[in-house]
Amino acid sequence: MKDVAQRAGVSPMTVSRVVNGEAGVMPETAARVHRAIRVLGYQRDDVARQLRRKGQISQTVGILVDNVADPFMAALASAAEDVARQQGSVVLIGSSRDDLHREREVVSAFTSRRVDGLILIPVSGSHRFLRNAMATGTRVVCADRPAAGLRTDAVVVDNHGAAHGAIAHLIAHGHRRIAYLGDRLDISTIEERYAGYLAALAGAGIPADQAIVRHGLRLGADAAEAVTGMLAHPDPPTAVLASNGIVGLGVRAALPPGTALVGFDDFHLAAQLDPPVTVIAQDPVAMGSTAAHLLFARIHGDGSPPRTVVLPTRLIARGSGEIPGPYGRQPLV
Amino acid sequence: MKDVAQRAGVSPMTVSRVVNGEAGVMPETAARVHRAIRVLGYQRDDVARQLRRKGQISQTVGILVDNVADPFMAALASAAEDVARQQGSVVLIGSSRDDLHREREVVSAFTSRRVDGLILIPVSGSHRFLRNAMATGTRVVCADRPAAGLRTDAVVVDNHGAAHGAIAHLIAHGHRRIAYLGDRLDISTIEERYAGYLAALAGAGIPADQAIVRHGLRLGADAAEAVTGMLAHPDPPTAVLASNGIVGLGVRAALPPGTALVGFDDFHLAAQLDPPVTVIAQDPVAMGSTAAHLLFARIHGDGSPPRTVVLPTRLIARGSGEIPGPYGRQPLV
DNA sequence: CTGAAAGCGCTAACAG
DNA sequence: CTGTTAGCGCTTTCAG
Repeated sequence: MKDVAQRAGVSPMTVSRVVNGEAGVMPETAARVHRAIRVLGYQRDDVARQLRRKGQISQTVGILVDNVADPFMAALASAAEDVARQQGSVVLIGSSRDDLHREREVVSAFTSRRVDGLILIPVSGSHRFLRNAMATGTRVVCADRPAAGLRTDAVVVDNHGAAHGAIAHLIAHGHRRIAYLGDRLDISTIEERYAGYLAALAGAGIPADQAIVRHGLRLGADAAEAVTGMLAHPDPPTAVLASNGIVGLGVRAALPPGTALVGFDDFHLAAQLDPPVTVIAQDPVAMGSTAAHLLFARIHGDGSPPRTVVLPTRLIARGSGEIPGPYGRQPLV
Repeated sequence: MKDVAQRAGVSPMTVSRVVNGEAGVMPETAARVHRAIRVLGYQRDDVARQLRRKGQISQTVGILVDNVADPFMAALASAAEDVARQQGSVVLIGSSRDDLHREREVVSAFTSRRVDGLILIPVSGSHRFLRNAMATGTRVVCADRPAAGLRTDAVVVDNHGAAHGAIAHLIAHGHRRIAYLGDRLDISTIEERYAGYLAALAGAGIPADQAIVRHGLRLGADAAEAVTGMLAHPDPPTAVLASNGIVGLGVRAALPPGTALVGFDDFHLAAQLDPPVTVIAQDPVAMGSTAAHLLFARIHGDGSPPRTVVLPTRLIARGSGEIPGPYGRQPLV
């Protein structure tokens, strides 16, 4: 910058003004500065800039997902990145891999770089450690699920209601023996979905049977094995609810035709399988962009109490969830 | 930091040493400092640190993909992020959306934040503008395709050979009338694939016919429409090569059974469709981690001439590419 | 409209 | 083993 100033015959302060497009520099002076910048290939150093401009925003936000490679998270992150770009900010990204310790490390690496805010898909466990960062001005918005032990904005869906609706849908199509196959119950979204499953059964007067309930499924293969085991039961399920995408795919691969299936999370080609798969779809793009908009509102000074935005889900009936059960069509509960 | 020093009864320099885990501080002094850090909730300011430590690495790298939401790119970025984390670096991510202007903006936002290096999926067009950044120490590694006008490390696949192999495969299964459906020809990987297609036909003495060649397909629907048009031709193709994943999916949706299909890029559920889809698979995880390893080698001082790493592709025969053609089984060309 | 002085929080280099 | 001094590149503040 000093070099540019010298070459343009002005002070560094004038260069600064030109670089940042501030008003009140004579057009001719500005032109001289621009020329010097071009010749010398000067680029503003945002690290030094940030240091001096204390309290101002750094135009950097962090996104912490559990796994960037997961299509849902990738879509969410991409939507958030779009908003950030519109706002002139860049995005630091990290994967927690469902590990609180790792999440904490990444958050710390982000905050020490003075991010203005964080979009967080929180893993399970207490997030008290974020209090410090929030107290010192880092804004936090949670997506997909709220962070335990922390009051923040959050963008979620009604998991309980969505699961309840899916079970009601299966009951209406004549099923009463409905299995639940699920991921780890300590993930709050999964817990809510399971609770919705139980509530819907209870509401219809159908007893829950642990023989056709499985938790902790992480891999498609595990889910396939679990459902195969259930089908060997003397009183096998005629329909299955899968708690999320991975489990749904695993179940589908092992499911004989004639058994109904509704799964959480839509996926590419769901409509092209045989039978086409009925799913409860979320909108990751809406989730990411909503979270980002909330975050930037906070960064720009919104000091209202934390909000929770509940995004809608859609039951997309494609066939697998409409396979008739043994009790015939029922009125919707 | 001054506050911590005061509270621990030491100088800021000692705090710095403790914070950075440098040797040569009395354990007892260090303990006092640690206590003060905990009480005050102090966290190192990496912005100030970076400013002072000029010439040292910032432990920040940038990844620029065309679209984070694309599963191939998401897998690549995720693998690169893993490597970065092992190296103690954080990752800035951005999407170019195939727009050179936007790519340039994002690169500039990254370099002004002093990234140590960049993993780049370059869009088409000249990348001379990166010369400056490279001259001032920013390392650049390209993935998927090289950057025009720039000598950098690159991690690619043999697109020409892979397309050639796919066509040879179709010819060996009795096809001679083979259509090509492709994305924009100005994308270098796509151009290479098309060249491989032409070369394989020429090698087998089959004339290329522009009536069954289409370029510039960006959407699945466009690809579907294009292939439908070709099938209405008086001499319709008996087999199709799709230049990439999107095109392949579009083609598949519109293709009558009996027409063979080989597509670039593997996808989830390819094996579960009917017929299962034969693809030329790349390994995005290997590409991302190889690119990251090359990048960090450069960051750590590797000054050898730029290298291009060619990763293997695999033709995964699942059925759609083995549908027999009218000429019966042929020896492989 | 432009410039001079000071300092953001940290660490390199050098003393003790 | 610990401290002092200086300065990274920029911008805030105040003066012309």
